[in-house]
Amino acid sequence: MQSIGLDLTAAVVALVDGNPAIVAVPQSVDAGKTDAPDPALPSGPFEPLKHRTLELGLRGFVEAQTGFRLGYIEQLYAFGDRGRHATAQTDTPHMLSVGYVALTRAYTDSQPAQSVVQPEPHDEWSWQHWYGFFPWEDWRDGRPAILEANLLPRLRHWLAETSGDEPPGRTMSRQRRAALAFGATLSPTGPADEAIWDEERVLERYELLYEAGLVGEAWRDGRTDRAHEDAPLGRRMALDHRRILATAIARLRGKMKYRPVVFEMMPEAFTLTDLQLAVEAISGRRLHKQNFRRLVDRAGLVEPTGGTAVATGGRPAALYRFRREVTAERPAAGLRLGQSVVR
Amino acid sequence: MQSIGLDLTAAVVALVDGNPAIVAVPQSVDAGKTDAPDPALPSGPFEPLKHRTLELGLRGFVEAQTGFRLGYIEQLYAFGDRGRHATAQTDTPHMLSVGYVALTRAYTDSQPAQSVVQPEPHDEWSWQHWYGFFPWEDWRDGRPAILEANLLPRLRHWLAETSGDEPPGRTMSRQRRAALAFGATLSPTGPADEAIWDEERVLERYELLYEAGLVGEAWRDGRTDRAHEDAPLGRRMALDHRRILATAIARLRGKMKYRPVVFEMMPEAFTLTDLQLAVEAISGRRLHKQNFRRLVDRAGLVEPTGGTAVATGGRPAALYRFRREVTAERPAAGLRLGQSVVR
DNA sequence: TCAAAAGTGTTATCCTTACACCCATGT
DNA sequence: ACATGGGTGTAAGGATAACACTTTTGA
Repeated sequence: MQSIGLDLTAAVVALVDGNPAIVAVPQSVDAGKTDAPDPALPSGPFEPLKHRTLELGLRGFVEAQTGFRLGYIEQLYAFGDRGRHATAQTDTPHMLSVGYVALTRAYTDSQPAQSVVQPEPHDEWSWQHWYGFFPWEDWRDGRPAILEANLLPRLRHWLAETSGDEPPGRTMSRQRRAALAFGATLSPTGPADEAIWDEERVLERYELLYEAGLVGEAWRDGRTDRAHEDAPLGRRMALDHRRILATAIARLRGKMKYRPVVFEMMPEAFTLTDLQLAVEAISGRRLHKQNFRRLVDRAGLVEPTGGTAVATGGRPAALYRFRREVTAERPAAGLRLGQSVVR
Repeated sequence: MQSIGLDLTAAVVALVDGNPAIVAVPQSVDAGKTDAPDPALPSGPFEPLKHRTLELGLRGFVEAQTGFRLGYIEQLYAFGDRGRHATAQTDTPHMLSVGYVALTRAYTDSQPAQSVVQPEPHDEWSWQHWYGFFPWEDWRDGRPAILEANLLPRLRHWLAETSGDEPPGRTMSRQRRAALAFGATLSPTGPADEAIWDEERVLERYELLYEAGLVGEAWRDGRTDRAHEDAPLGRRMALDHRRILATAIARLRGKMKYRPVVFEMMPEAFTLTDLQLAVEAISGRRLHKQNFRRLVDRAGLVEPTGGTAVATGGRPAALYRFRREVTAERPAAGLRLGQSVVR
């Protein structure tokens, strides 16, 4: 039996100044490259003799590398494609990585430090807004300009150029997959391919861009020619970490709708607007204020603390806290964002 | 860096005579035990030099061991708890397993063989109804008798006996977890803990029974005393395979509601009653005929073939086929089993 | 007094839920 | 004719979606 190495990797997510952000560390040294180091997620090799479980191993790495003692953790996926993980030049020994998403609270200027376990600066780490890595995923200010101006034209060009030499074993054509993922007409001829932008298809979109050679990782991994090297889409990350982050975003956006996970990132007390901004930040969409509030209170997710927030230019808002009981009460307590809620 | 072994394991699911069944093979030989061999899922060690991806490795194992050439495959989880995978006596080298669920069609007496890829009897394998491993999960004939007669009393007994010595690091008490998982009052004192049976919590239920030492794997793994050895709940499986199967059932029951996965197990043409029986078999619940039909056609999941089925004692039913287009049309095309559909 | 943000109210429409009833076939 | 399972219709209630409007603060 062959033995393999296994990396445990975590996307540690918090809200920093109203934006979702992840903990980034400098790329692990063993890569030994001369290029500027790509930001990496906290990770490390699983050692069965040292770590009792995968999760405990992961918690250990994150605490050692950043000082964070994690709370909510969820396994995402075991990634094993050789070509994607190993770089072309180094024949790395580890071929497999198990990705996790962790949710936490972050200390920011607008949030009091109380009840936030702020890690000691044990090692170098920093918050990085996740939309820096996925600019096309942030629809809070409307459809991102990058789509029409840059991403979609290049994607269309690639589809047209490579139509015909599809890799086998796929159920759908590239054309169709792309139209579905980006909610846009992508065939030069095709008319009514019109679909909607599904904010949960983060991974599908990233994988297509990787296939098309439009993200930095593609040519770094030696997958495609360097034609697009001068204009990569979004910031690059080490190894397959951007793929893990894409999976984390997709999972969070979906899970939020049927489990009350947002509250893992909220302070003890918050206003309904804070909560809405948090949900908007994660889902990347703007929501409808009135209907959002109705949704939240009908779901019984929060209860008033009695206090009010200091006003930030208008009428002071009532403070609420998460009702922990809902987890037991309802089978599916989350923020079902229907048509009425999404603007 | 330490190296580890990795097992790829698949729960290959089909409908056999109206019941969900999995492909079972004899337990892999290397266990070398004298006991009667437990049924196992097809699996094998991942070898990075031989297999290009995890999924391709898995497909290889399944085809070699059973002859099945798989279609739909989905990764479930990477299981790594040491104590659970390794048995007490053998210090097995593989500590990690990645579980998958695969859906396929089965040839049965009532289904014509056409369009069913029936594997050659390449090696020994057999269909095993999954409710043999999880008798408490089949609610099609009402609440299973085993719950009140056997399972719940023993679970209550265990909760009462061990209350106080909870393992740390849990968010919820055992009491609460059990009440939530089994939808029943479990505290001897407690009153209104009454919840509903959530058919998706298959894994939570199995894990609790494992903790309580009520399933055969628990004492085989040396986890609990052999007090309950004479009366295990459900059939035992090799290694952690029953846990993987529990995960597969849970995932299927959930996924069915927002993606049209049932059709992977249906023949080309089927009646609406066939479809309903299939959904009932997977979800383990009886459904409401009229509303189920309305649900299916409003969702646009099927279209009539024009043909009719041979009558089985009543009016002949119209035949339908799956409308593959829905995958592209709707973001969430599945059988949202609301209150009206579940009886 | 005015801008800014919080918070409340209302209405049409569609979907959910729970019924009852009719239809086509084999024996 | 009648049992058996297939198939249709409809009405009440609740959730969804899209409005407009009032209230409370700071500057």
